[in-house]
Amino acid sequence: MASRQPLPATAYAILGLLSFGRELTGYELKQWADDSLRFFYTAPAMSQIYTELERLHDAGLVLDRVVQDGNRTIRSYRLSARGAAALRTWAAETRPEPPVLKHHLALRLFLGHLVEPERLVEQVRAHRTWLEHMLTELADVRDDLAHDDPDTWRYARLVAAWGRRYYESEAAAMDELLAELSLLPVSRSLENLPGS
Amino acid sequence: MASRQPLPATAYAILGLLSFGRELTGYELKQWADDSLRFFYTAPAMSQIYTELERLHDAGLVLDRVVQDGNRTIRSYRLSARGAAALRTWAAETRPEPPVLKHHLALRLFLGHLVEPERLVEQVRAHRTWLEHMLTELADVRDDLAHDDPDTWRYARLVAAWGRRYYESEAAAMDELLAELSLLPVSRSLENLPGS
DNA sequence: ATGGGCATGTAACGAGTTACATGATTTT
DNA sequence: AAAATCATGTAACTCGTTACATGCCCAT
Repeated sequence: MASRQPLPATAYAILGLLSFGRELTGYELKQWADDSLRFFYTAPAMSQIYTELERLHDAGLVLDRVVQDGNRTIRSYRLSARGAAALRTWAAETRPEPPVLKHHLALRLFLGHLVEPERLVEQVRAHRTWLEHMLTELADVRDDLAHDDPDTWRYARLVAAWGRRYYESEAAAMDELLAELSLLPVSRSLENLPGS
Repeated sequence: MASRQPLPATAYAILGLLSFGRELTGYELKQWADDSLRFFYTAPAMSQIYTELERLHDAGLVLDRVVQDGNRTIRSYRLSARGAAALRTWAAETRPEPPVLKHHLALRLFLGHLVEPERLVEQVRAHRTWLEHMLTELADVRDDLAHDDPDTWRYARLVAAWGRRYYESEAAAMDELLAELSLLPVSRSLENLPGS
């Protein structure tokens, strides 16, 4: 029990996963986060999930059930009534913050004058490959969602569709970038830095 | 002097800004970060810029110059030869990490069953408005870049072009999302949560 | 019997934030 | 005279990570 203070976004993400109605262990939550949140939100580390679950439990927003499975202890969590209320209030009444983007490749591009153009091209291509990888994994998710209850996973499917567009657009942007980079005249700015 | 250990990405971002050759104060770096990094990388807080500058100075990667301007002290920083070398090594030899995305709106969409559809639509629309705002600000940046030395800002212009596509694609995705949301049958899942 | 997956947790740490505190200079 | 901008910095804190530590269960 206690503290109505605003929780970290990750706490709401975990409550959100629990709002699908299943009773889950920390381990299972981590797996699910890796299969869903990962694509549009960072999947929290295992240890943070446990930390967050404890906090949520202390606040009375989740209920736990301790199962003595032979010799080891397994704790499963489910949403409490208060947790569901807090979650709904959060979802309805707080406005989503703007997305947080740390685009390391864009930073490299911004600082393109630091490397030979071929290096940059390599890095853009590597990023492109990564995007393709994400797209195939997303496709797997979409396949799974197609098999399951259409009502429950309605919004998950919308996010998956959004994600597909998102990553595809990024991949197309990388292709355009590669075209633009190939047109760039040889830079002389490498020599303008201190120490050369 | 000291420590060849890997610096946080933000330190390299600051070194990167200094690699454009100007001598800058912490305050000026913050302003510039807000006008550039902001669009593809989080602009660090003022206090962190000072922290990072001190770290970089201790490591001998930047040189400072203390100007006694009347009564107050102003510290300007410029890249040292070692800093330039460290920066170039980083840019050429370490591969950029995948982008970090925390898309709060996507999380809300994923948890769409928690709110009335109209709420969701409002939030998507608000996000769309924010994207438009970012686009107009980016357009201002592009105008500025068009006036300045084309050689120096070559890569900055590429990033700005990338950013424009990025935010435009997001805006288009929001429009598609709104269309899809309007087709969605009324959900009954609001009633399936604990406590209702 | 060994390796991988299931399962839980702690400790140390680091990046980055907000809030606080101060004061000069410039513009209105 | 007041407000905005320039300018620097500290303190407290929190989110979140990696590394560590443990041990069960199941398949090969």
